[in-house]
Amino acid sequence: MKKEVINIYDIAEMAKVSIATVSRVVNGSDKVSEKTRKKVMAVIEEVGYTPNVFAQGLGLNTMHTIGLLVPTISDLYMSSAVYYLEEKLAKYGYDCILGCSGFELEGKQRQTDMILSKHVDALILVGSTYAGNGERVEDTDYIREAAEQVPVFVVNGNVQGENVFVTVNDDVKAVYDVTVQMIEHGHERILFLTDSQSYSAIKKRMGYEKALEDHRIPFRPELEMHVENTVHAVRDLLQNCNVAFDAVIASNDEIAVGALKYASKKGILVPDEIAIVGYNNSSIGIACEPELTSIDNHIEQICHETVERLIAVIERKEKNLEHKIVIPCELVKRGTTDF
Amino acid sequence: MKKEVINIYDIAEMAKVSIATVSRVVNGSDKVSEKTRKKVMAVIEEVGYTPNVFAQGLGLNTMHTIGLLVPTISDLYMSSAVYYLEEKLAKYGYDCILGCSGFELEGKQRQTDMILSKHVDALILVGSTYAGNGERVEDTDYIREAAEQVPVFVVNGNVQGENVFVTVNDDVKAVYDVTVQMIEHGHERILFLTDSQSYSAIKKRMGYEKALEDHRIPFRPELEMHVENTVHAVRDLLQNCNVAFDAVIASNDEIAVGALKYASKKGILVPDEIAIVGYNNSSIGIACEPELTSIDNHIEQICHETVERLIAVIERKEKNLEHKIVIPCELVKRGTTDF
DNA sequence: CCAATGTCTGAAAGCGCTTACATCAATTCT
DNA sequence: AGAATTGATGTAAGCGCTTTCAGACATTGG
Repeated sequence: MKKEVINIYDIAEMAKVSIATVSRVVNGSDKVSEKTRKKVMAVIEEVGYTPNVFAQGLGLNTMHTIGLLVPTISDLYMSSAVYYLEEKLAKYGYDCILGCSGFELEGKQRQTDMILSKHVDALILVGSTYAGNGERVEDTDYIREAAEQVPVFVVNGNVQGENVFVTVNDDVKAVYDVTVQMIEHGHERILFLTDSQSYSAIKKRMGYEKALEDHRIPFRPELEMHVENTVHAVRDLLQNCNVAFDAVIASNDEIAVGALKYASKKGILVPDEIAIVGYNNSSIGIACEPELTSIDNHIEQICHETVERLIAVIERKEKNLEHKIVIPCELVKRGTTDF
Repeated sequence: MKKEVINIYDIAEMAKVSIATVSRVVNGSDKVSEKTRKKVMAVIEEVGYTPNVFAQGLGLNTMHTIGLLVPTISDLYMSSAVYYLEEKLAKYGYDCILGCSGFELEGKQRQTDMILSKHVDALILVGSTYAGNGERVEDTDYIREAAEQVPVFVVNGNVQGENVFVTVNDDVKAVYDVTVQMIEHGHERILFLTDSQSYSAIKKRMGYEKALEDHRIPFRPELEMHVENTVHAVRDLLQNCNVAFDAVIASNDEIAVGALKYASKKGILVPDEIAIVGYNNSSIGIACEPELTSIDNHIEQICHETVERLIAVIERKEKNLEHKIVIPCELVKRGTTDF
């Protein structure tokens, strides 16, 4: 609770220069002679001066801070995304203001405003924008509005607009490929489980349906199920729903484990009788037995790409970079598949 | 990228009052007549004015923001702590600046400085301060230094100091109790697995050793193992180390699942031949088979307590509140124990 | 040797807000 | 009724920094 804050005037006085010069030194302006720069720096180091961010902000209208908006941070996918984003931003000297918005539009808008009011240099939105192909369509205007103030970077979401840049997985292809593999290994009744109408989920479904179509497997609507995102909910649902299937593709690993639990409870052999593939390759897939085959979405790479582009935009003012980048997924084979 | 920012002067002009009055209205000062308040509010609503946080900050030296410092956010315990803290702080209108410091002292100090330079209203540190009982002792001076500037709230860490407030679990008791239960159910060779010398880990060990002592079970050093914090590492270690045991207490669920994997690979029956208890009651405990008995540390309650105290200190300026609060744990019985 | 050019540095005007202090009108008290 | 009190509002001085502009000085060319 000390008060004796040391400011730019103190430094100026001690270094026998004007505050303008101190400011120039601090900001690395090139119009300072090496001699005075050294002198000022010495004083700064000695007394441990840090410029007041508010005063800086008042002038520059920025604080070297990035807004990070996620629907929740309590699931494995989101928490690792935040982990990697934070880590990579920190390397460039940026702090994160974190906001958990929930999955509803209203919360997202509110949190976006809150974060924008903090004058962040950019906004990163992770996931959860709903797709628009006849199903639930989410209003993304608030994102474009935000983009009028700062560049917006979207991870695995479906938004277009000036000043908004997205990085997404190639979910269609990932699921297409694995579905094809299942079909080629003789699976015909492939259960497809998703927990939401998120952009990713819809892309996954497209891959699934396309693969069936390309292999002339009739599409059965009862095999495309919408489930709650917990292990037990999935297990119980499958137990009560009475559909026959010989393979499962899940939109995340929790759901896949739910299917696995169902199988083991019913005494169904995995992968011999049922093959199961999860998504995200998260740590939960290691806990079960057999261990889960899962599609790795390379979240670290996505975060890396996102941050690199962010830096390119806000520091190097690069114009004309791709508005959308696609990162491939990779099937990590473990014990729940026989291929 | 608009420029036309609207400020307090615009509002004052439109409402035909002085900027002081606008400021008073915005800050809810009581020295404004109801009539002018209404008038000013109307204008503010109409044009959607938000005060510039930097200018506010310059005057008040605060930005309604809390610094949240965690060693990592990529494990289940930390991410749920951050989740709950963020949620509860948001309810009071506070934003979070997130920093992941890593487990090393240097990173913690650096991140602490970075966050403090943002003039947060308070700092919350989660876990990871090392205990000081002959083992590794972590320097916590940087925390006390930080506490000279803002109140510091520590979750499950071991720090004392003026202006620092800690909320911890009763880990000693939790492990003591479960160890006693194991002993009473005939287990004698209880393996105790920890991943670190964290404050919590050391408290857990104390509970374990005390229970043995109270029941005159000889303490065997080979049963107290230090392991890497991944499922496979634990499984492999147990496979190679050749100690006999009939129960396991792990300092988190990942480790416990590792032990479970070991057992199932060896064909050892759980819980009949080996009882296993994890810690944190995290979602991974649901994925395995049988499902994991785990000690729930009531992380949400801890976060709640922490935020309540934080608000009490920074808003109500409450003095003389307890510097340390202890939250009890609870054993959640599932399939890996026979009691 | 003087003008022209270039290099550094300092003075001062904000940036948008809070707040102590001054002011003025409306009450209340004696 | 006049003095004293209270309440509502305005005035203006910062808060600590950036940055424009102009001035001081050194360097160069004719």
